[in-house]
Amino acid sequence: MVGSPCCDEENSLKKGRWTMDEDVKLTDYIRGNGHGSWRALPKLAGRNGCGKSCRFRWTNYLRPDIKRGKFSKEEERVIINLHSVLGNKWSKIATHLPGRTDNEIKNYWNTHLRKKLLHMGIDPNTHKPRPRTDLNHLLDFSWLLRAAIVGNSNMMTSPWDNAMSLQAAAGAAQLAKMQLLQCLYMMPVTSNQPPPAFSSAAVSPWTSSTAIFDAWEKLMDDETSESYWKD
DNA sequence: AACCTATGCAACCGCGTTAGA
DNA sequence: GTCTAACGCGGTTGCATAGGT
Repeated sequence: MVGSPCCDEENSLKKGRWTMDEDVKLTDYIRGNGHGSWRALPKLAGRNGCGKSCRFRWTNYLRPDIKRGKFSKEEERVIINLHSVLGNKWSKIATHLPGRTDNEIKNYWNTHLRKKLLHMGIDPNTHKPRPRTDLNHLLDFSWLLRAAIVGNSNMMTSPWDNAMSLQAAAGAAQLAKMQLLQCLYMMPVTSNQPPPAFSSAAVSPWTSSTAIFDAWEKLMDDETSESYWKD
């Protein structure tokens, strides 16, 4: 199948960010006339650009029912849950989140949620615990070990040593919690019991990346959590 | 203050699907 | 049934900006 030729034949194709003026023109036109044919729309709406671009701008930013702003915890949970069931079907996922567009969800997933799951030790593609092949946890442990040694020794004389041992204790507790969560998470996954069937409407209880996400959110629901993600 | 790097988000591109001639 | 134009989706790119050096 040949890809859409769209309006590439036009050398004067307008690309790049939309200006306020162009947004107003496009919005006014669609409100007054409907979009009709997207291909014909650019000239009619006053932007000498691609119909695809107009459609994209309208469906993702100008539509009146678009909800802008930060995703709520509940929305995050829904996205993770649906992603574990549907995969990268962003438009399908978007139908469960009124006011959110597939593009917005996709971007949010790639920039925030993926990282969160990786930090939790969950593979964002399979939603299963991933084997830790990276060395970060070893670095974590070596740092904690060193700090713990300092903390337990009688040589802890400086305020720095004291602060470090306190941080180490907090870090060790956090790591222990993570490991506990991962163990709990892995138990049903690694058992011989087959996962129960589930309908697409009712999200599976076996999509437990959301369960661990919930537990994680509870644990990390303090001011340190925000900085933790930004390493 | 200037430069570099990382991050987030808006936008584009290519391909599959659909509808209609 | 076939062909083609148009639409819609998902992956990717590129720009703006914040933060770090």
